[in-house]
Amino acid sequence: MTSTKTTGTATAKAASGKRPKAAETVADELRRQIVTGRLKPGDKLHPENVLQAEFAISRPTMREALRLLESEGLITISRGKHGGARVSTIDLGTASRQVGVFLQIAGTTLQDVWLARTIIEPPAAGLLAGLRNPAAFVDLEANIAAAREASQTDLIRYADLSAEFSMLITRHCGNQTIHLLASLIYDIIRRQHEHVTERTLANDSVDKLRQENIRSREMALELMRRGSPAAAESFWRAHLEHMRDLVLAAYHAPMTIDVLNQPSGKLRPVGNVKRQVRLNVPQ
Amino acid sequence: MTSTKTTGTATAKAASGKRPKAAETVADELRRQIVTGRLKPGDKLHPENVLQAEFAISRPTMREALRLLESEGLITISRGKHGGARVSTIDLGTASRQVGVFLQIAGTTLQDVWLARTIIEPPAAGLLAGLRNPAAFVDLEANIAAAREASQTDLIRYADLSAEFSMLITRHCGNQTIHLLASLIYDIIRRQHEHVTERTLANDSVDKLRQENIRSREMALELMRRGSPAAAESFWRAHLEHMRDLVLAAYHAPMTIDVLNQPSGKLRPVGNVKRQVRLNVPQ
DNA sequence: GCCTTTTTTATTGTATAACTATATAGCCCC
DNA sequence: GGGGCTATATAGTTATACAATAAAAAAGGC
Repeated sequence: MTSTKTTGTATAKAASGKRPKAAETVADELRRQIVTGRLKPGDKLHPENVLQAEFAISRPTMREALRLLESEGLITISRGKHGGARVSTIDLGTASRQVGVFLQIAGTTLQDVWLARTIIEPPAAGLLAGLRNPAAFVDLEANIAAAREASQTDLIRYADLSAEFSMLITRHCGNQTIHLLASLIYDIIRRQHEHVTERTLANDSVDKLRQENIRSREMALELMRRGSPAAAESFWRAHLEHMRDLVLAAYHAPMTIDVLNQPSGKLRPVGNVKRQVRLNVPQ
Repeated sequence: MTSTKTTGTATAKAASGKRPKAAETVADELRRQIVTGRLKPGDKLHPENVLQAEFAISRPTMREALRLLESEGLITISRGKHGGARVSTIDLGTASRQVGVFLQIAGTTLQDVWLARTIIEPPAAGLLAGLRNPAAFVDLEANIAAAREASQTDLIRYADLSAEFSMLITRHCGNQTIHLLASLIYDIIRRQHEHVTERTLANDSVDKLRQENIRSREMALELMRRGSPAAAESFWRAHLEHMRDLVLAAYHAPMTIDVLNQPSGKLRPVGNVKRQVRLNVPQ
């Protein structure tokens, strides 16, 4: 591909006086091609040796560049005969981890993050109510139905659906930025609550709470259907604040978030994480 | 479907069945030490050759790990006799760039980002009004005074101060998460407007607008001082929406953001960027 | 002929060793 | 004591070799 070494798109650090490193320059160029759509998800990049030649750099340096893009979630690399680097579909896992790292360094508490959630999500419900988008209401209704079903049969699935409801709201609210920010926050909260929800899942006394939650979602949906932004927003805010207080009551002291040292085992994904960000790629 | 996310301290990819790569494993370990405070900002890491030996890996692999941490903004590397890797002070430039990349891939428009800003920032003003934090009011007042001064002498500085006012609000609102999200958004907006503001700066007809803006900030500060969260919030929302409409009027068609192809030269920082995130590092 | 196993092969992962560039420190000369 | 040279520690880059992996292709057994 283009071996044009545009230094103009250099990284922040590179721009601020430092001599840009070869690996970063190359990563910048490839990133530009991905972001501008010149390389699309699924596209296979050339093998390392070809890329080396195109950019006229050595293999270790080329590999540093690829590792950077891989860590940003822009490409995935696999070994074997038909392996290599492919442009991956969008997934904000890496972005949320990065934001989480910042919050953790700043000593942010779980309370803090939850408060942010109760600030961001309700306006999204209001926006959605103003849109009157039938497709969104269908999705939300289906989610509620599935959640009611799962609340009696599969509590893990119920928890997933419960989480998905919020993401559906922000996803359909018509504002991608809000959706992304809400997803970042929710991702962090989810990682903290993982073990807690696992415990409370078995507790029968919370069944009443589940039914109450389902009713709240129905009510929220009803308000949005009716096209009452203000009502939908304030109702959803009240609901989230209620939930927040219940959840946070489990912790005696302020709990600083920890995005790295997670409970052993793999993290159960919430719904289809990749669908959390709607792609409006303008090609 | 299930894009299994981070497990333990391993990176996303490493967790999802793939064999973790040595460089990522090492980067994870160092990242953990930084995030948990075992390594503090300013601390010097061992030279590459020592780190190699400690982690028992080869130099190219060690360098991949360091490059990852460098790209995340966690360390800075310098050459020369007393060079090496140092833990850098917190700076969300890299996080905001990463988020920007996602938004750009999703084809997000500048309008979209501005709408998000008008949703997030006003509640912060409301929170601040409820806090009655004298120190915050002092900062805000000083900012307004400086801005009034600069509006007659140094328009570049005026623009910086104007931006800083918003960041001061979110920074003092008592919620670090909101502050971080607002900073991310503002960073993206700033990069888009860079050239536009440069143009309009010279235009004398906008001087009236500047004075009007200063009065709005005074009014907002007054409402916050008075301890009227609702009034402060709605006033600041109205102000931001007004600003947004004025700014967006400059573009005829929806403008998709572009975080990579920046106008040539270095990006002028807004205020002291590093101070945008208040550090409450425990201990 | 079809299924299983082995071999081949393209590709990434890691290691070793050398050489280059750069910034600091210290010395020397004046 | 100050300015310039040199030494040195450090990262930046290259070249090359070999190991690990996964898929395809070939071989073998029934």
